[in-house]
Amino acid sequence: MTTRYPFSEIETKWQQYWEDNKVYQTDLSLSENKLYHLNMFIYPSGAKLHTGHWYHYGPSDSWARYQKLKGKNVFEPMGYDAFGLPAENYAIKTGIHPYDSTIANINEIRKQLKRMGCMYDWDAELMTCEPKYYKWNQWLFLQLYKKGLAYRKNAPVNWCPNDHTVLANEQVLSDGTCERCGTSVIQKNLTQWFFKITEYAEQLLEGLDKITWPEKTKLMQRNWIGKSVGAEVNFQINGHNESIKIYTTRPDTLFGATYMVLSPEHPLLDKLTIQKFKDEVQEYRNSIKSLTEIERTSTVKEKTGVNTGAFAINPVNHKKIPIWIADYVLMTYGTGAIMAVPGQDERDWEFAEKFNLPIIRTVQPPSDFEGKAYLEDGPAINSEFLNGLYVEEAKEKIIKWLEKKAIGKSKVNYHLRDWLISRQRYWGTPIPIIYCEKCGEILVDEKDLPVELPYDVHFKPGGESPLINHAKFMNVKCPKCGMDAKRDPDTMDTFVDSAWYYFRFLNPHIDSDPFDKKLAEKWIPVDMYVGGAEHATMHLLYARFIHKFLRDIGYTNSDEPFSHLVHQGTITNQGAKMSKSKGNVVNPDQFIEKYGSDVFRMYLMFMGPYELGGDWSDKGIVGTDRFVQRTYELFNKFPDLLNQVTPKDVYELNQLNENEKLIYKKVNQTIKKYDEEINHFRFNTAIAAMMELLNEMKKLELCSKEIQCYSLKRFAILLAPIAPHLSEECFSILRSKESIFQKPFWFEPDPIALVEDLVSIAVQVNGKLRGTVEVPINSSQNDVKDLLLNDEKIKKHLDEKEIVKEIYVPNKIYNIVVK
RNA sequence: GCCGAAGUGGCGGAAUUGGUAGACGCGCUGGACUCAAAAUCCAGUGGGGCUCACACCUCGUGCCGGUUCGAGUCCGGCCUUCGGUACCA
Repeated sequence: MTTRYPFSEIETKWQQYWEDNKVYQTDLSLSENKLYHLNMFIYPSGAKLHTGHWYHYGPSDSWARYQKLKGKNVFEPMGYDAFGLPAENYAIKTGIHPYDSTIANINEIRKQLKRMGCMYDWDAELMTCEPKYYKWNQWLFLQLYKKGLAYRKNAPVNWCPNDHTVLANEQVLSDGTCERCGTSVIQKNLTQWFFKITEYAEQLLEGLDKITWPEKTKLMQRNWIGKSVGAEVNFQINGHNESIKIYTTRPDTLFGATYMVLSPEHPLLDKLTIQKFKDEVQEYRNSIKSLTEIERTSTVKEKTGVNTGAFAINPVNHKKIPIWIADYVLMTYGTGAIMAVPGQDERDWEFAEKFNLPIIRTVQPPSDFEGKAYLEDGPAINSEFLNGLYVEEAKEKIIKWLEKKAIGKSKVNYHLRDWLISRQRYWGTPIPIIYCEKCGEILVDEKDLPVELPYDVHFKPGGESPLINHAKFMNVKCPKCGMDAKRDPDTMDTFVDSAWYYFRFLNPHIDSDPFDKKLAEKWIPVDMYVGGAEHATMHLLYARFIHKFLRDIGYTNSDEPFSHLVHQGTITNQGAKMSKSKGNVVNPDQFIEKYGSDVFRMYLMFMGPYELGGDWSDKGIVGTDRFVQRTYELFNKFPDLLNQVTPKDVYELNQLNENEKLIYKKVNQTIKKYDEEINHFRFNTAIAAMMELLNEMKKLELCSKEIQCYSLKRFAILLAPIAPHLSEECFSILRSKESIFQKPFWFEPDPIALVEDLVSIAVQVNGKLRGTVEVPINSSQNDVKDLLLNDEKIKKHLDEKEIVKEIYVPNKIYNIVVK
């Protein structure tokens, strides 16, 4: 018998061949057929590659290889998202410098990646912790600053007491914990750097219509941006010259506004609170302070609030309405003040009920309506000139009225907040700002970039950025006046690094620009981007924002960074997400050693739909191993064929014997099926089709050499994307002189072979299957009927019954309805 | 609470626009090979009934109902699981 497939030797051999011959080096000057295939790069957080990484990168590479075979000039780079907290926390614990541990990890990961056998262009490798990379983060910061899109402000921010740093809103989970470490986040007032992503809110929303992304992801971004259309209305305060501006999406309900609520942080509060209410107001404000944002905004919490004693004037009917404060009104959205319309708003209804405030309905609910606040459409009531109008018409009319009287105007709001980018940590990009007592906040000059991150710092548990205590780094001369000044001790969020890295891959060594603009013109946008769904509202939103900004300053001609996006599913272990801290990480190395990289890759692809992921189990891996063994055996039975025969591209079916015909058809059917499946990332069904073909190949010994060669050539090519090493070996067993990927090619199926001449038609009586009949394809109804009436099994169900109706779907089904 | 996705054999999972449910693989059962085992190969494998057997009957895609000649697929109402979100006026 043949020996087992010596995967270790063969995989090493081909990896060496690919590297020696630079098979996967992309010629970026040829952009005609370009396909930029990008995977979200690796975050080398201390752990090595685990099964989840494999699940992401392996199948994704198979898709890229398939595209290469189909004639695309594929660029598939890989790099390292090398800055970040884990390396620094590791340093605090062990004393090993983040730079050293990160480089060591990267070296290990690179080895593992090479063993996977992906077609990465290693000349394009990059890591974000190198000065030649992060220099351009600083450059980006300067450009944003110059356009007024990077600014510093004092604001309540999310602070993680464990990581000792602030977090962007997106990095706080819905249960109020830190996205990275799971600690409960608290609120602090701090002065921090922000990027003005809100400036692009509308464009970020509109751009979603132009890209082919999972609908789910686009919906998450839409919700995160959270556009709402409404109006701002000014309410005069009784007895003051001041007025309060409120925001509402329901200006049509103005006549139902029976009180007003301000955020406890509202700036006018001190001024308008009536003396005898002041103590209570102050007490309430103090009680709010100790609450976290999460506690304050919990929907299960009962409404609280206090009266200010002041009154506002409802501008439509000049009624005096009381002004309250309540923590459910947030200073950070809209104007920090609302008109309360309990008749049409559940929260306001709840509040009004609790504090005995008046309720007026201004939309007529249907007669059978039993709820409290009515939010649906209906005719306006109790609203004078709006009465009878439905919501949309009423809105239009009242806004016109408000604008004419200069009391209000239509207004659009977004939930999206500006991106908080400063971090009180060491292992990141230094912020290129100098503070001078005389000149204030000064930008580092572009020619002085990069502001290098010093190596010799001390890591102490307990918090402050190590940079603060690094005198040599901190103390500089002001670039403007030359006086003593200090650097900004903070570093940037690592999402800044990943917001533009796809540009840099095109030439990671360029020194004159952040990236090669000429190449970017041809190669950007990324054609296919593959990565985890957890980045839906963070990385994927930031990258789109930075892309649009780069476009606006003339650095790219495209609107969106990633035209197609696919999310691989998550591989869990016993239901839990794999993580080093949980200790449930499945190490792929043991499987590579036992079965080889092709088997492991194929198994991951065969497990189920790529977008779904699933719980890890190695139970089925022997199945793909058997497939690989049998394939290797098969090719070894027919060595040297390419030297012996030259098969034709197409064969006439009637010149083939029965076995040849069956094989020929199956080969071509498989090409078609496989092509469709893999093109849509349906690797599991593509592999199933290959397995079916392999089963059929048993008949190969009964075929001519030409058909043998014809079939095996095609089999090897189909194998190439999903088991690249095995495929190369199989092709060389046939005595091919070159690597498949050196001169990529693909076979189109012979359309004649795809047509079946006989079809089996399901015969139903009253919708129940009672038999099948074999007929030539496209048989007429009468022919089929003649046949089935001669079928004993079927006839039995028709005896002594009256046929009421017959349905015939050609080549599929014949249903007879009887009484 | 709201938004989104998904529930199919012992297991992972297949099923164009409604048209033969369970492809492919794992596991299991039986057989071949072997001194024996492993590996490999061949055959069978949704549940229940009936039969010596072939056949046949019947029930089956989370639950209840509907549309249809025909529903895993469409519609209405639930249940469960998983993601996202959290009083955004």
